[in-house]
Amino acid sequence: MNYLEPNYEYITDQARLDEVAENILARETDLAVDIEGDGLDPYLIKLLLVQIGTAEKVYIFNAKLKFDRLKSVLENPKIKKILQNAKFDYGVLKATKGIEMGGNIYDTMLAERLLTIGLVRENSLLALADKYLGIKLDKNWESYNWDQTARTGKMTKRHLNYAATDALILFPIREKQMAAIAREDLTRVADLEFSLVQVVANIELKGSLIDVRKWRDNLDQLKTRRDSTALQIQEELRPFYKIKQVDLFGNHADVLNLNSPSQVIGAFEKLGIDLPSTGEAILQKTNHPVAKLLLQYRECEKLLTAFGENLLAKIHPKTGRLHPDFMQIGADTGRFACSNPNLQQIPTDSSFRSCFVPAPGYKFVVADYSQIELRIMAELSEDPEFTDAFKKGEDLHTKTASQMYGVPTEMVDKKMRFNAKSINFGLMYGRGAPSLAGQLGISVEDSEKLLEKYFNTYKKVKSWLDKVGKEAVKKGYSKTISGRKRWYKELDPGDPLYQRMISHTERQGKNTPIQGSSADMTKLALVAVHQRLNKEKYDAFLIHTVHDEILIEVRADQAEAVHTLVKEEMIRAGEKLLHKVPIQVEVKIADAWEH
DNA sequence: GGGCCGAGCCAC
DNA sequence: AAACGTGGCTCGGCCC
Repeated sequence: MNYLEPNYEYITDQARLDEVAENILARETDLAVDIEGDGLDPYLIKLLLVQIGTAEKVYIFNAKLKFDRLKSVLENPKIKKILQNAKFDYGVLKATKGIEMGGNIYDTMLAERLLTIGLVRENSLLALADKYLGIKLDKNWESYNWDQTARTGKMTKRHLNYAATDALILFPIREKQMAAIAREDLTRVADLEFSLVQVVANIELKGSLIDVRKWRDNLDQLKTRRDSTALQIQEELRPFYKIKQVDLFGNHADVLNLNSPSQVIGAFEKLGIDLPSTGEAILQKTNHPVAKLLLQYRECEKLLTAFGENLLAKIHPKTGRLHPDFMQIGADTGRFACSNPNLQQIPTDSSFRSCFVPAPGYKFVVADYSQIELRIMAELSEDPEFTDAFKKGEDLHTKTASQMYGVPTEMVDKKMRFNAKSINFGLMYGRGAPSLAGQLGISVEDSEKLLEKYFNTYKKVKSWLDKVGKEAVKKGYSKTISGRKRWYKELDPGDPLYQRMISHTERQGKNTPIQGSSADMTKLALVAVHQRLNKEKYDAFLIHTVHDEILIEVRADQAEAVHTLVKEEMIRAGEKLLHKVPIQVEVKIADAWEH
């Protein structure tokens, strides 16, 4: 097959479209699907072409035609659709043509990500064509001038060729990927990711509503606080700066840029203080009013820049909502990542989160897994003490403290519990004694003693962590409960940083099965919840997920029913992965994003 | 004036 | 600053 000179038919005639659609529908064979448009935004794009390829021939449909017949082809769950980055095509087809590509999607991009996580991030069609077929695609998108094509409707042979090739090469790429997926035992997790595509696409399409006035009120308060703090700092420092800058209007210009670490170091030098860095930890220990003020300034400034007008600017002109980009396999552990804007890093402070609201007449159902990563660590390590605590529904941190300090649970005070909690969480990151000592404000020796006592109680936690850490280095990969893999690059023993890099891989090896299995679980739940909401025809939409949390916007009168449904499905998903430790899910009906 | 990188900091 | 896993955003500062 010559993929660069593909066999295609360009269809601009309605009768021919209907005829071809009927034929494909009758054959029920696998199809490659791709689209061309003049942009990337499903709500703004002008759809130009839809390519549907059988293994031998590509049909290119002009998007001006009526797609009713194609809709039944693309929505038929018996027909497998092969796409590169299916989320995009799904979103555009739904927004422009009302077509919801049913289940049975194969995504070459996600497949490639599963096969190479940790090694490379080359998932573009250009890279895949080169890797699997040795073909150099012409991906100079701009040179095709699709904008102009959209305006004039003039489709050149070069355009059609490009469009056909993109669809046709998906077949052989999938074939080679499938062999690797079977070889690496990734079938289960691949099926999960493929069934998740339409869920993620719908989350993005629906978007999140934000109360703009409330958001701005919050910003105004922060601005006031920031400005007065900045003024205080500048006044404190003024005596130490010889040159006072005054502008034409008589305003005193700032003597230093508070956002510049190097300038801040310089300012503290004038105060007779040498800072090793201007990070939070150092400033907290620095005994000078300017240090405290600077921390306060930083807090305001961070919130104002990262979560200020910039975020509001991303509200969509057509929908009036935020439509962030959810990267389905964003993190190497399998977790989602999110951007433009990243709604996974909105401050937990209710002054921010409460600005995310359901539309009038709707409610939120907010659900999250309780202590899921610790439960996973208990399950995987099979530690009897740890597992037992969850089975009995005990407060794990209090229990840990009681055992570490050798006192009955009633005698555990806040500090003891905090220390135990720090260890419980820290271990999942491969945390060591020096780091723990830093956080708890104790000596490294005392910190070592605490860890020793901890591991004396939870012996299997320690042996499991050590085991998976070492295995990551030895085998070159980690695995989650559902079989997801994360590979590690081979390290060079001659590298002066070799030991450090080994330690890093060990820590990743400890964390990845935990974090990755948690991602598996939330993804299973997302698929199950989405399918039930659809099947049972609720007026309800998944709109967000933050690692162990799920948000649904639901018509108010259905909130109770969806509350029950979500809890059921999240627990069911959890029980598919954990068998020795119970799952606990917190679900709430609310008028804003809160727990 | 754009690209890149590190510092710093928000989330889980 | 580094002692702890996974990300993204903004800034200063440097380069071309």
